[in-house]
Amino acid sequence: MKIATYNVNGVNSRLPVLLRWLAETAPDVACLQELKAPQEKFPEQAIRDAGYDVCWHGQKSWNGVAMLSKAGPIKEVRRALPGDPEDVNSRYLEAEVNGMLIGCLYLPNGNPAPGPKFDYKLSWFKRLTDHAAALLAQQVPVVLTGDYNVMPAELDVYKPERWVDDALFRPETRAAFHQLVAQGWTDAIRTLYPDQKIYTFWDYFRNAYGRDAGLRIDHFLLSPQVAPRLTAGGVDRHVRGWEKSSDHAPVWIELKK
DNA sequence: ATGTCGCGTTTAACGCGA
Repeated sequence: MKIATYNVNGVNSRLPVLLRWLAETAPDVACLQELKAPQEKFPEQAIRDAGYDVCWHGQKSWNGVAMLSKAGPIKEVRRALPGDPEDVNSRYLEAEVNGMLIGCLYLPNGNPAPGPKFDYKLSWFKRLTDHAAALLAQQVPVVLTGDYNVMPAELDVYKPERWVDDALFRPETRAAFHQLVAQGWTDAIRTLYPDQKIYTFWDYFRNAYGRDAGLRIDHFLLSPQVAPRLTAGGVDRHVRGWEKSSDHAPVWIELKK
């Protein structure tokens, strides 16, 4: 079973690229972030015509997450993280697919830091960590994937010294990620490639992709009931080079039965 | 400080978020 995550940065602008990538790589499940589309403007029919069941939580202008599956129907479990009913941002979608619990998340960027946006990032992180602990306690197969907006280590940044004050790399942010993983999750891509430079995002600015000035911020966390099934994973980095590409590339893992 | 996208509306010699 192949599961992918892709921050599309605008699902309607990205539709030709998204459909081309789905046809080329055929993930069983695809988690999308940054739809940037209201609920009623999601391209449902085009996704279904491509052979996928789909569930999405849109929002005007910003955020928005979706889950696509051709491995069986999607049974939605929740469309928000618990812990703050006031938080109306569409950043989390959780569903059961083919006997597995999958969380699709878009963690806040948090810049500029410090400031209220960074506080929101850390409080969202805390809610994610609390919810993740509850999921682990269920002792079932869980995959938490999406755009975490965190580079967990220096190896995940093309020039770490330039990023130490950024919300994606500040000590508080890295500590929050490590605290989450330390609950018992497996960072799938880093586990497969312990020493390699692997990026999932290249800024639109300054020819970042051409210079390979990238960041690793899209991640898969696997519960202990899934981790032993991990056989492969990678980044479809060539997709970042396509015309009208997102600033992220799709990332994927393969799980054996 | 800068650059480039996508979205929204003020339809731009724009504003915001990323």
